[in-house]
Amino acid sequence: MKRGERLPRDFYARPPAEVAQALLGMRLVRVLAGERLAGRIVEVEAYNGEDDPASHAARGPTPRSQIMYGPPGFAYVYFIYGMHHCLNVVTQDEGQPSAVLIRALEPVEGIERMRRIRWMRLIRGRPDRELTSGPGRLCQALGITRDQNGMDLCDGNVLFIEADEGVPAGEVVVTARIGVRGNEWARTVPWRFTVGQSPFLSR
DNA sequence: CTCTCGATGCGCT
DNA sequence: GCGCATCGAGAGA
Repeated sequence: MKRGERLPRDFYARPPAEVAQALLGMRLVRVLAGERLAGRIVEVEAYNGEDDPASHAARGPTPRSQIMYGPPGFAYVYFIYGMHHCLNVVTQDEGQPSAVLIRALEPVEGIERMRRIRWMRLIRGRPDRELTSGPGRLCQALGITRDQNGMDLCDGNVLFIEADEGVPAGEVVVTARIGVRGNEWARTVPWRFTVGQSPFLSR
């Protein structure tokens, strides 16, 4: 897998924690009105199957979680708190509902456009580190909404992930997931992976 | 910097 | 009707 090549479906056909860690350092690309908006993935979380109380698949298949039950390499975008979107990539084989939530990016391409999308209605003067440092923020910066739900990341020219320099294992920091409300296990399982030194992490 | 709180729409019981 | 894989404003230190 060379730099700039699109990640193949095989990449996603693994357990979500494994895919999550492997996604660090890869480049998420969104083509909006012909322009590439892209960032280096620096924070992700794994959500694994019906046994994970924090997963949207925890109570079996529903219209919303259906996409998680499908084949790997597809986008799962959901709407939350009445105003934000979150982007996931579906992992593992069909029938095994799991996904990786993209939580933060380091902006790389189309930064000026991201600033305009994020802050056209807000008071100016916010630092670039707030551009894509959070699941809702990055979706807004890249113009990702439910319109992108179900898109095939392995075949299409709107939303995809390219191979890039990975992250050395020594730079990866593993913690509990952020913002999950479930039981003790769900709140403490170490399924959040970050590039430790990055100033572009959430919270 | 830290903490608290309200916004706001929808998926699901 | 309840609760949510969040964000930004505002207050205080």
